[in-house]
This record gives sequence, C-alpha cells and structure tokens, in this order.
Amino acid sequence: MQNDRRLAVLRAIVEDYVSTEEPVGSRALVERHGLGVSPATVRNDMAVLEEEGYIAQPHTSAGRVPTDKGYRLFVDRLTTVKPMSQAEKRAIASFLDGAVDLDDVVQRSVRLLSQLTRQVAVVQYPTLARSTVRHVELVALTPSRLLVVLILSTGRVEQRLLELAAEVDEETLADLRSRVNRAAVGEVIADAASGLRALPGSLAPGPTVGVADAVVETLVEAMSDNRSDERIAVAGASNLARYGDSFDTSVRPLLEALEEHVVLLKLIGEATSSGMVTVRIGAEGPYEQFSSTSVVTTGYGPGEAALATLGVVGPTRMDYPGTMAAVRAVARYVSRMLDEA
Amino acid sequence: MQNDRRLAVLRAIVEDYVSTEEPVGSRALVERHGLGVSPATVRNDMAVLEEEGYIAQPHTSAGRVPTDKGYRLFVDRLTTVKPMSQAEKRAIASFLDGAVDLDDVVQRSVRLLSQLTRQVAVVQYPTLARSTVRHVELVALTPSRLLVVLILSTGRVEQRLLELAAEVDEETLADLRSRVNRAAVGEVIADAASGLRALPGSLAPGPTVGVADAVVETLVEAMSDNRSDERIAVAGASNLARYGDSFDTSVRPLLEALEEHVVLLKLIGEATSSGMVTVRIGAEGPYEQFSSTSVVTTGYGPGEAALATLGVVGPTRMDYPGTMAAVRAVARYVSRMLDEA
DNA sequence: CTTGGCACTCACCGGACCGGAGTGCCAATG
DNA sequence: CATTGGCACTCCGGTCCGGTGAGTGCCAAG
Repeated sequence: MQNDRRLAVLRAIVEDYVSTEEPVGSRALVERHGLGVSPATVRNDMAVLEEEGYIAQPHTSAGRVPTDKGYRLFVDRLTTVKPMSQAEKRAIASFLDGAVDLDDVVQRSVRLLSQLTRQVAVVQYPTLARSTVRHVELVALTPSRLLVVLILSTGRVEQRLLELAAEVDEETLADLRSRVNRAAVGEVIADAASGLRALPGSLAPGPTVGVADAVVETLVEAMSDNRSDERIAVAGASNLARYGDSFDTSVRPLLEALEEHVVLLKLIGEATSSGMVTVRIGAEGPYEQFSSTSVVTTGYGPGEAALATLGVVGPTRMDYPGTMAAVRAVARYVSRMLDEA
Repeated sequence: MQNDRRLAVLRAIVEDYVSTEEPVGSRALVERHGLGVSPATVRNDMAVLEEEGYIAQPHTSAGRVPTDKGYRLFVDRLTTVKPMSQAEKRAIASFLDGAVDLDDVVQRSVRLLSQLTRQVAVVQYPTLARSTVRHVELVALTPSRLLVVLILSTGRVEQRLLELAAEVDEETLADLRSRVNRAAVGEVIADAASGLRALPGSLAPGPTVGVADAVVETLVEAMSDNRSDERIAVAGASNLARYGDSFDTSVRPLLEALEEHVVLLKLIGEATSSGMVTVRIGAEGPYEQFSSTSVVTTGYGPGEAALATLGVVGPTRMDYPGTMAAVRAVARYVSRMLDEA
C-alpha cells in the first residue's frame, strides 16, 4: 500500500524531472499527477525514498531529483513499453526503404535513430564474425598474380591481391576455385575458416598445394580482419548542445569519446543479447566520460542472431520508455532488411 | 610611414586578440609589442582603423577587436607563412606513414590535421573525376553473370554485378577484356568513358556487341557514380567546445552542418586550385551557419592536379599563419603519398 | 605628427536585499 | 497509525546599488 504509492511517487518524480529538467517539489507533484493525497504525505514518502537512495536534492530546500539508482528502478520496474504509433512505424519503414547497400542502411539507420530520439545515435556495422560466406572468387590477373574476392552474406566484399611464388594455369585455378567454394560457401566464417584450413592437406601432393596454401591463408586473414568489425557510425552529435549546463566540463569529453570509436565500441558492445534492449545508467559502467550519461542499446541482425549492436547515448535524464521503444523498433526494421537482402 | 605603422598596429591587434581572446587596448599594445610610440598615438591610429572598418569595439570604452575585413587584410598582406619545424614535419610523416589504404590515409590525415590545428578538420575523399583507370577486370561468375571490377589510380575499387541477356564464352570475354583495357587504362575517367562508348561500334556485328554494350554501360555508370565523390571525413568536433561563449546559438548549428556533409562539401569544394591555400573569413560565404567561422582549405592530389580538398573550420579568431601552414603541410604529404602509391 | 593630461563611459564585481519555492517537523485528526 | 494542515526555516536566484578600473576621445602643447 504505502509501498505502492511510494513507487508511484518515484515514477512521477522521474517523469516530471525528465520533462521539465527541474527539481520537482511535493506541491507540483500532487497537482500534475492525480495522486489523491496531500503534499505533506508525499513529503514523507520522498523522505523515505531519499533515505533509500532513489532520489536526492541538489541543495536544502530544493525539489528532488532522481539518482542513478532511482532511474534504474524506474527502468526495471516502472516502465511500460509504449509501442510506436502506426505513423511512426510507417515513417521508419519509408526512411529505411530507399537504402541501396549495406553502408547506406547503416547511415540511414543512425540518422533515423538520432532524429527519433533527438539524441546521439550509434550503429555498429554488422560484424564479420556471424556472417556467412556467399561466394569466393579467384581471378588470375597475370599467371602469378591472383585477385581474391570474398563476398559475405551481409553484402560486405573483401578483396586481396596475392602474389604467387609459382605460376598457376587456369585449369588448376578453376579446380581450386570450386573446392574453396564448396568448403566455404554457406558457412559461418569461423567454420569456413577451419574448413578451409583442412583443404590444402586433402589435395594430391604437388605445386598446387603451395598455391592453395597461399589462397587459404589470404582468405582466412580476410575473414578475421577485424578492421571492419570496428566500424561504427555516429549521428546527432549536435543534440549534445542541449546539455545546457556544464558544457565544457561534460560535453567536451563526450565529443572526444564519440570520435574515439574504440571506447564507443566497447561501450556499445556490452549489449550482446539480441531482442532485449539493455540500459546502462550513469556511472554503472567503467567509462569515466560516460558517467553522467545513459546508454540504451540492443543487438540486431538477420534471424535471431545478433550481428552487431545499435543504440543511443544521452543524458541520464532521458525519456527511457520512448528511447527504448525507438531503439527496439529501428533494430527490428534493420534486422528485417538484412534478412531480405 | 603612418600607414606602415597603422598596418603594424592592425597586425598587433590581430595577434594579441587571437592569443588572449580579449579586446585589446592601446596600453597593452605598446607594452607587448615593441612599437616605439605612446598609447595616445596608437589610439589615433586605432580611430582611423575603426573608421575604415578593420576593427571595432564591442562597447564604448572597451578595447578593439578585428572585424572580418581586418582579418582579411591581415591574411592577405600581413601574414608571413611560418614553415613547419623539422620536428613537426617528422611527426606528420610518421603519423601518415603507417597508412595501409586510401581510407586509412584519409582517416589519418583528418585526425592529424585536427590535432595540429586544434580545430575541426575536414578531408574530402579523392574525387573520381580526376583519377585515371588502372585496370578493368571482367570475371564470368557463371556464363551469363559477369563481375565487373574497376580499379582506379587512387586505389579506389568499384565493382558491379552484371546479368547478361545471353551467355558469353571465355574467349570472347578475354577479347573484350583486352579491348576494354586498351581503351581505358591510363586515361582520366572522363576520357576513358568516351573512349569506351566508341568501343561497341567498332566491333564486328554479332551477339558480342550486346555484351560489350552492357559492360561499357556498367563501367561508365561506375565511373560517373558520384556517391563516392561526396564522401568526406571530419574530425576534431570536440574542439568546438572551446567556443566558450554563445554556445547553444553558435555551436549547435555548426555541429549540425558538420553532420550535413552536403553543405560541408560545397563549403570545402570552393577551393579549387591546388597548391594555393585559400581562406574564407566569416560571412564572406553564403552559408549562414558558418558566418562566424573561417575556413582554411587547399586542394591536394598526386602531381599538380587537385583531386580533392582538405582543410579546417574554426572561429574567425584563429591563428591564421599556423593553420595555413598546417593545412599546406598536410596537403603536401598526402599528395606525396598518393603519388607514390 | 606625436604626446601627456584629463574627463568621461561603461562593463564588471561584490555585497545587500528580498521573494518564493520547498522542506522538515509537529500536533491534530479520522 | 497513516494522513494532513500549519508553521518556521533554509537557501537559491534575481535585482539593485556603488566602487573600481580599463579604456577611450579630445585637447593643448611640444
């Protein structure tokens, strides 16, 4: 009973603070929300909530502000996910529909997400790790120079130039090409790599083995090349300008961190499970620069496997239900697009 | 005489204001710089300079601040380019040396430039327009599916999948491949395109013409695909945080413009000539958002042709000699790298 | 043309003051 | 025993001085 009302008070405080950005007092609380009790009662509840660490006051005789712990409780127990409206869904779909390739999908998603949430959006490019091999092509530019092309299910294309020690004729090359494709196509790249490694050993001894060795090595290297893993797109940095207060002290390091993709990747990468939206609030993570921000992320990718992560970074004082809904919706649409493609 | 001194006064005002960021008065001026005259004399000069529009005072009885016109004169006539120090040159070289491909060169350059100038750096990816064709490869994935690969002198690789109406055998393909390469390799892409268009007509009539037509069309389309023209890299946005004053009114629109690559491209693209460093000061350009910033740019590219543009965006109150030197130095090193590659 | 002197103008800083919002506590009440 | 009205208290934020100092413009003299 009392407990229920206390939670209601906490929820009201969070909602009010998020929308007004000002510490919220007992009077305003009972007026704006329909709690049928007097300000004094609310004050008592607030005293308890403060003692338990869910809210705090910036200074004596000011209203209350939610703490990280308060937001955490709000997100975990008080949030009811509000589905996107039909119009919003259509907007998302039409915004993403025009995409022509993988890069374009990522670019559009990140812009869309930043506009929907009015915050900084981050989208990680699909990881190689979970993608499958669609096709391998070997082209002899000259008898001793090979162009090795690796096409993946995500639409990514990796290519390598390979100098051979010996010359190779078109026939052995065709044979090798079909063997390689048989070993790799359709496999997740981890499996494809091990399958390929076994291939040279299965050949009849001879000069071809050396060529196969080189090709396999190149392919495996291209597969495990994680430069492309680490690519991310960021948009909406200008929304940081709405951090009216504490500008140089708080926005500056954030901007730096956003350009420093390495940190950002770690931050984003922590959310592993697909489907679930995860929320990291304030100082819950180890990253100094993000101690006054929250990060809302989810995995995405075709099928139920999460190829990569996407999400938004914003002030702890953010509209969690709305943001979570937007992140989830965009992730779903992008996943669907990757599925079809 | 008087005129000479007046220019010296202007230069001193610019230099002082750039380093202190505060309106500079007559007393401070004679002390800090070795002008051998009294404050009163300087005041007279300042009165003239103000009348002519080179300086202004924020409010009565405050020091003077250079106007856009003042900076313009400073840049055009008072600036002595200070060459980079030996150590700086080494730093630039070693920073860029590790680059593995075109993307990497651009990424490294933009970071380097933002660090050298402590401002926002912008680097445009090399335009296709001026690059030459290095190699064209045609691969028959199946008898009726062709992979068309276009390799350009800048290192960029474009590839297209082509579905043929009819099947094509390896022999005609080899013939077509060599004809295409003979027509295109070594040419600037504009010339290559026209050369290629003439090719199908020169063939003996037959089914091959259709294939040649399709291949040529694909290649020309890939060459004129200007999506890659429009790519740019930006770094150092966090340096905007040092715009201490007028934050929400001035930084916000700037951040938005930086993400809006289209505007940025136009801004940057105005500098066409290679070798020369061009400076656009304050409201000299048509872009509202950049009316309180200056843009220092120069073209770069292998040889003397300017493939693309690179530069920095910063407050009108910036260290012009230093910035111009840095921009020029980076452009030279990048050009040299593209030359070698 | 330069220079020293002088009156004048403001922006800036610190202190005093006040109104208002909000709290904590207490006694009364159903 | 939870709830409520009342009341004294705190403290932030805005406003209104007055003093200070940097800087200017002007003028008369060298």
